Amino acid sequence: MKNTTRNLPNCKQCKIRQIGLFGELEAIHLDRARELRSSQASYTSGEYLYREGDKPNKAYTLFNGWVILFKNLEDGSRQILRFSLPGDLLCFKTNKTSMDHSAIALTDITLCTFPLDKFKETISKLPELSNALISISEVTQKRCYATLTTISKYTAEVKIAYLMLSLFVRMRSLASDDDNAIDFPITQEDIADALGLTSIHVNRVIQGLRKKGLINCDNKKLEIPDQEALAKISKVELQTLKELMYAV
Amino acid sequence: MKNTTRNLPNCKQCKIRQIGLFGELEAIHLDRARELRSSQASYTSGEYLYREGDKPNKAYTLFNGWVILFKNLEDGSRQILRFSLPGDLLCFKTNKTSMDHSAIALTDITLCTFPLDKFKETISKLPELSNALISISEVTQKRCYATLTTISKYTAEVKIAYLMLSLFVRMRSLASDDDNAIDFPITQEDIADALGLTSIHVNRVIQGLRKKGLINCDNKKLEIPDQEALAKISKVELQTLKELMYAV
DNA sequence: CGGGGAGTTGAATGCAGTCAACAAATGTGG
DNA sequence: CCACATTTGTTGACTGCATTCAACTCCCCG
Repeated sequence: MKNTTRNLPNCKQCKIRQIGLFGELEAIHLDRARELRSSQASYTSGEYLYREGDKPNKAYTLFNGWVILFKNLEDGSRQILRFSLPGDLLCFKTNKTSMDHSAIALTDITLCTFPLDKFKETISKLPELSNALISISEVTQKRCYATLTTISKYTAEVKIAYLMLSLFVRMRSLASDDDNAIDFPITQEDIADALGLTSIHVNRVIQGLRKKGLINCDNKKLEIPDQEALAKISKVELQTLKELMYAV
Repeated sequence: MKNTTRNLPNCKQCKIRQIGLFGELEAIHLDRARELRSSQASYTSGEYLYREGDKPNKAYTLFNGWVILFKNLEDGSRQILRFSLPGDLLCFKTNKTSMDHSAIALTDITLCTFPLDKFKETISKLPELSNALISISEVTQKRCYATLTTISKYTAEVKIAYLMLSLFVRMRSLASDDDNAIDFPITQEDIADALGLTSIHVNRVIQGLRKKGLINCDNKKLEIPDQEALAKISKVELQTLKELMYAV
């Protein structure tokens, strides 16, 4: 990890602001909210941001790159809780509680960091920040429930289709162009660890989806020619999914 | 649903206060926070509190009884997201967003209700409320991740043991006596719907747990003679689970 | 050019689902 | 209070999705 504390970019010009922590804050509040921020930090692929049991005193906004949040299980495997994309708030918590999961950079990443102890006082001066935080945790909770539902009830094909489509939709919402492909830096084993499957079975199912022409993935790229078709496999309404993934 | 608006009990004397919405608030703040509350309400077993897609303008604290939160699935089945116990905050959200799940009273229940539009202004006057809300959503999120992990990775026996032990531990933390049995008003089908199993398989596994002497359940009561033994089956540390279930 | 991670394939096993029937408990109306 | 209906719980046989284990290929990186 190397810090690049100086020359902090201006939040007003930040490309991902509207989907980040301050997305709900009006521009007039930004200057005060920005006081929260202390620095930017970079991590390289594979580095831990924090570990289960840690009590970090900073929160982060992911500026670019992918991060996985996961729990280590007793048998040595891991459960990926979610894939974190640019704009996500990470590691925000009430002071002194310890993390229930770990976080690793999947790619090289840049983070904006915010000392946790400043949040309390900033909320006193700026109650809108409280609303922004509550709104973010609401969306995170909804996504978690949606994931829980998919993992609980459906076959491997549905789970994999849902995960791929969700990530695709969110990545598309972050981009300004109108491509129908995204960077997709995760392995089949990552997918397996997120969905409670084996990488072998994930492989077989992905081949099936490829043969049906529903996805093209290789070279760390994912292309979905027909989102509606994949939504049907995923047992979700595409529109509902988009609302869930665009939010915040 | 019948309202019993008058003669609201005093929050200071509320038996479940320390585990409810205001558990984190100091007594000196209670009077102001209590202004949030508008009324108490009662529902009978089987009644809906709200439905997926609704935009209720009230939040609730469950005063007594059990509630299930669930999503309806396209095939007519349902995914139970969580069992809500006394002290839980229900239906708290930013105004104007719609619910992603429904809620039904599993037993006859009593709720304290709070108009959502009052939260915003109360937070301005009482920033401590913001911390309480953030703290609650943090715990809810952690429990959801724990559930996700259990459902994703483990066999039916582990899932069922985990669910039963979690509910047992939380119910015990709400009681003042030192019994080792709890009211357990849920059916095997409820368990199945919460864990993504069939009620038939739940039945077989429960019989197995009974034969091993790990649980006694009948007549809407659950008894766990040896919590450590069941924790071992559940693949969790009993202490960790207790911290997660006691919180808030 | 060699090593390691990621992806691919096949065969055998096993956990949980499905279908069908029945038993026990609970609730309802006459 | 009994007769009946409904819900909840129980049992058995068969099926199928996903795992396990093992071997092998491909590709990237040093």
